[in-house]
Amino acid sequence: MSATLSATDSVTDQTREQLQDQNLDQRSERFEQRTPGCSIEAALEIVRDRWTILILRDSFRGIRRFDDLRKDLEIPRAILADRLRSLVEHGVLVKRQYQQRPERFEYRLTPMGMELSPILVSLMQWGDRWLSGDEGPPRLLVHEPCSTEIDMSFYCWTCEEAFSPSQISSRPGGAES
Amino acid sequence: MSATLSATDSVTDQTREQLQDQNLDQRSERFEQRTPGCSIEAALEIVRDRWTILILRDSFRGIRRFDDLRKDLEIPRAILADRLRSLVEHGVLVKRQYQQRPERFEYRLTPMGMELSPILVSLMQWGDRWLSGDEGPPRLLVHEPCSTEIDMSFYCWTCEEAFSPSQISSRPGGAES
DNA sequence: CAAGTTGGTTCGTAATCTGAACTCAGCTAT
DNA sequence: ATAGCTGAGTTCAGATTACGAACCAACTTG
Repeated sequence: MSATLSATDSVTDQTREQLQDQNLDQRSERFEQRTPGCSIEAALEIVRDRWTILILRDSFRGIRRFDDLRKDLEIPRAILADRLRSLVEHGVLVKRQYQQRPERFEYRLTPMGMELSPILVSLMQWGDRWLSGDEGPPRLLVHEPCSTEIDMSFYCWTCEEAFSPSQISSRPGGAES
Repeated sequence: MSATLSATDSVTDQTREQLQDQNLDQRSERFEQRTPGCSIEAALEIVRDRWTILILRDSFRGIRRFDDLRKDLEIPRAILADRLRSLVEHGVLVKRQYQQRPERFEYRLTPMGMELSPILVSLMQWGDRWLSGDEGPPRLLVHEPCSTEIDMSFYCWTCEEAFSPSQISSRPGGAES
């Protein structure tokens, strides 16, 4: 209730299975052949633009219906419809009927969608740090059970220390479990 | 050398001071008045689109020159020029002359820019997990000194445990140190 | 002095976005 | 029963952006 980036219970196990299949299909249709081997590029194909990200932000906030999204974001209807379609096709959201007779639908995050949260959180924290005025960040995120503030800096479990982005390096990865 | 998301030494202390001022100016000019109180929206004003993010990815990889960026991304010149201008204006990159007579410039990440890395890393890890084929992620990121793989899941220092996005909640924040 | 490199700008066209109006199904109050 | 409302879209014309190709400028190299 008090949550802005809230719990948003996800999706049933039935739909979860459907999603797995769906994802596999799309991988072969849209990616496998033309992904240039960069996961950032692949992710950007789905997280397309500003509107898409704002829709996802609202989804995390618990806004689920077409008209609520439209009002909150002041997004043109056509674009909202298009982005929702795209997110559903990619398996990030599911379209669910929440009442029949007037048929009405809502859009919910799938597990795949829920896992986009680190992207939103790091966008928010960067904005907090570098763009918020002198009164500090507009909202802060906490671990619900204990109210500890979340920070997304890098931590190494081997060295047991936080480290800066300059200590990141990369290696090819191809075969794994 | 082996690094893709590499060390990329940032910027001198002189320029660092200039940047601080620069940022303050822009905050008052462009944001303070019209930021709708959401740091995600504010961040998206700078991290505008696909191209911007790909330019940043390449910057982390150590690609610094106009033509190298253009060749690597296959981005139209006009757009590259525009995005670089915008990133410099916002203080994410600095334009530095690396030789005079032919005047030549390079674009480097500022500290503000370096701190965008969690966004890129979480985009990459989401792509790795949900979009990479059966041979697994194309590349993986490690903590350079010890080669431990990086993962960006949430961890609570009070509860001493990792937790899922569903346990995130938010509180208003306004006055702080 | 011709060609090449780097870092752009300037076009005309193509694709996208946008806001306003329209649809359609069912509900609600008179 | 009919006028009006709600939710979830679609359609369409005009404004913005994106794109690719050509051009420019300042030097360097052959």
